[in-house]
Amino acid sequence: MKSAKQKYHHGDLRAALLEAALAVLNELGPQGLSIREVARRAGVSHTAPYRHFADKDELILAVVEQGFELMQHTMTAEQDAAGPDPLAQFAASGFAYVNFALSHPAYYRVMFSGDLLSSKGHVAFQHTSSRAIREMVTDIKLGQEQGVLRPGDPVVQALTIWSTIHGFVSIVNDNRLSHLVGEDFSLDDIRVQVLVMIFDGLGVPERLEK
Amino acid sequence: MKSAKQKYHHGDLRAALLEAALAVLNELGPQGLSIREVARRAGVSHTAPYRHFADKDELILAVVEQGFELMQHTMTAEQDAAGPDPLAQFAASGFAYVNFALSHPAYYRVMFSGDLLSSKGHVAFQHTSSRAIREMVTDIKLGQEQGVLRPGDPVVQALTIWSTIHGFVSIVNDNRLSHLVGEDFSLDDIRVQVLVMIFDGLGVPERLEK
DNA sequence: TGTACATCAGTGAACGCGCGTTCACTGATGTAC
DNA sequence: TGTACATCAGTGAACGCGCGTTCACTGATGTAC
Repeated sequence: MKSAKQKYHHGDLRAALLEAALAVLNELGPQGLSIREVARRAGVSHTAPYRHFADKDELILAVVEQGFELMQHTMTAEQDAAGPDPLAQFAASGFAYVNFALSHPAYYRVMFSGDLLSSKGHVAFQHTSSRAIREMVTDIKLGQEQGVLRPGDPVVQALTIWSTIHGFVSIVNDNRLSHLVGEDFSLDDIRVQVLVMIFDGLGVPERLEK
Repeated sequence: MKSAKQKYHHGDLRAALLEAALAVLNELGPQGLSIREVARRAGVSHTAPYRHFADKDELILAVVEQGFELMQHTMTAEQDAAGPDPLAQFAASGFAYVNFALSHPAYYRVMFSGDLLSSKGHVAFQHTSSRAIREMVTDIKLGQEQGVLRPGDPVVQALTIWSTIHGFVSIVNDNRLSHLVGEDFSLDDIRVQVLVMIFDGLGVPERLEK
């Protein structure tokens, strides 16, 4: 943890604060994300963060930005590891999206809902997340151009796919799944089946087994 | 407003508080929902609500309960008004769901995410929302039994449909739609198209025009 | 290499804020006679 | 119908809390000579 990266007093407090923020989100949820709590976790005084972030909005925006970077990084990695088949790449990327969201529920929520931010911060938030989301939707459009999806308005198709995936992870993260399937379910099974359903519904050949 | 319902000092403060809570949610969002703010809107002192709710959790739970009642009421009404065709009823109910969510974004969010509640309150929340959600999913299962949906695991189908609808309204309510379709879109058009997409994907005959 | 100095990351006291909740109260209403 | 009383919905002062943010500071580090 306290590796060779230490350069000054603390070392790299900015990175440490973002790491602490992630821990806070995982343990306390979005409501628990405060400058004072993050500073506490990082082991510094509650005013230290102001050396690195002008205000709370800036801290949250940095968290969001880092979240999208991490998410896109893992999606790209999985996509590259999936081999040359465009459909397999598409599926791998989708799985990575779902896995990320299910692994970091509060992180995902802050990234996509932009709660917590003041109205001033919301402007910057729209900018940051807009770019990231459009990049992800590019994947879907790519799949459409390659002819793996049934014909139809590509925007509507992309929106439908994204809606289903986003809705699915939101339902799971809000503990709503048990209302539908009882307690003794396998999240892995359900996840695969829902993704297969999406692909089927869009007219993709039933090649997705994995 | 201040109709014949007035019975005592205020009349029906409990109902007035729930009404005020709805207004707060619409104007300030979930973060702005506090006992003090609700009391302010209702024109009473900030301790008056404690005559009707033991604590903040109870107030929120009452809001959630009222929200589900209102939602189910409108869904049932639209369903009944749709005539005898089961598919038309199914579609009408789905449209009502979407319309409710888009009309009351913060209301919908509190109902389905259960933010704001303490961990103690979450237990009661799961119970309240679980019943309501299962009733709504019954509609989907009904559609399946009537053979309007393609064969397949009904739970997975229900989950896919609900995921898509829930994801769609969440994306719209979080102002994420403009990232995909630009600013000059018709929400009505998009909404219809996405719902049609769901029905198409599930193998329902293309009878849905409305 | 050693010393003097400048820089600036992090400190800790202090501020005002809105919050949830308590508690003794008061005064409008319902009820018994 | 009129009066005395009990009830209890709503009041307002008070509490402790964690928060975001400011400000003068301090002391570890980097640098110039």
